[in-house]
Amino acid sequence: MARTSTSSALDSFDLAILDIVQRNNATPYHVIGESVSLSASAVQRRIRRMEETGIIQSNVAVIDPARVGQSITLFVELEVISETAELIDAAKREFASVPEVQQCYYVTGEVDFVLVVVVPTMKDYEDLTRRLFFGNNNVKRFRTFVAMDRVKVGLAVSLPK
Amino acid sequence: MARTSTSSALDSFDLAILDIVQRNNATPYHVIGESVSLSASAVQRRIRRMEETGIIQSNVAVIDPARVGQSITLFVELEVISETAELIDAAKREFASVPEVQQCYYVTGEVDFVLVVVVPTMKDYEDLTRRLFFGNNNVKRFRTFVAMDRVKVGLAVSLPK
DNA sequence: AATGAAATGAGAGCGCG
DNA sequence: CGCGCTCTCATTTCATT
Repeated sequence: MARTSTSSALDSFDLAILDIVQRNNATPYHVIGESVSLSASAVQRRIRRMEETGIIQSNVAVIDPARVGQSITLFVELEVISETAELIDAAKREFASVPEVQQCYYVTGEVDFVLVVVVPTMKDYEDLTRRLFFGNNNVKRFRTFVAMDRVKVGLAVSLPK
Repeated sequence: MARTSTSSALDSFDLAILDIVQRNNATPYHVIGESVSLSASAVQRRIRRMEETGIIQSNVAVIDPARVGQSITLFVELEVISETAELIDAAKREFASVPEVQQCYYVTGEVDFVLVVVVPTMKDYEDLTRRLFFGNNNVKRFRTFVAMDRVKVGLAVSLPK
């Protein structure tokens, strides 16, 4: 696919649009248009462009995990033994491929990875640790925190005005 | 509006639908219908019901923070001094109210809170720590990890079959 | 009671000025 | 970028199991 040569810089209209759709992407274009003082077509074009260029990564429904029996959220910090590029990439791919792993970040500091995991029961988490951590001989150590309260959960970003 | 007395239990159709919309909620109903062997009308009704009952919490666009100038993602673990209910609730409310705090979990274990923070620059983070942590005399200690790679980011839940 | 099929209406998608 | 058209898709209605 051809990548445009434009720097895909966002103007204040784009930011205003993002601010709306990151909270509710079912908002009709003409309503967004009123809000940002633009026509519905313009809004549509901008959104499409931002989807194509990857600024908007996806459009998803947010599900309440507790209501589908997936009530346990866990935080895992883990250290690896060897940090060669190949092993790190392998770890990234492995973690990313596991559905229970909702989020995975590669970080600097005392640990190497931070994961957010959601499972139905502790037994499932136990099984997961066995497969993912004990079964991986590049994992030095990991530490788990159990979420008692998901105080704030979202991917919304605070946008510059 | 009359609330049904049903416990709003999800059947396998609902779960199959959720599995699709939590990845892409722009999928046309008739396409979902083909996938789960249901008509578009049935799909539409089920989704509406799940939205009304809160199983689907929201419909959002996922934005790449790096592309909107919020290029730094950070993890913060923090311990509080006093864990009285009032102080914990106050902390929850404070963290949740900050736009830069994307996620906040109250957890068991060696720390009390885990935060995911997204900011434009380290200077902004510095300011945030000053306001939020140093300015809060119930914060005992906090530890920060800087994300070098957002390997996987999502809120999708692994659904039971 | 919930479903599928067909009719209606709103909104997205494009080409035009 | 805004205006208008066309057409897809969401929504409602209704007969059916």
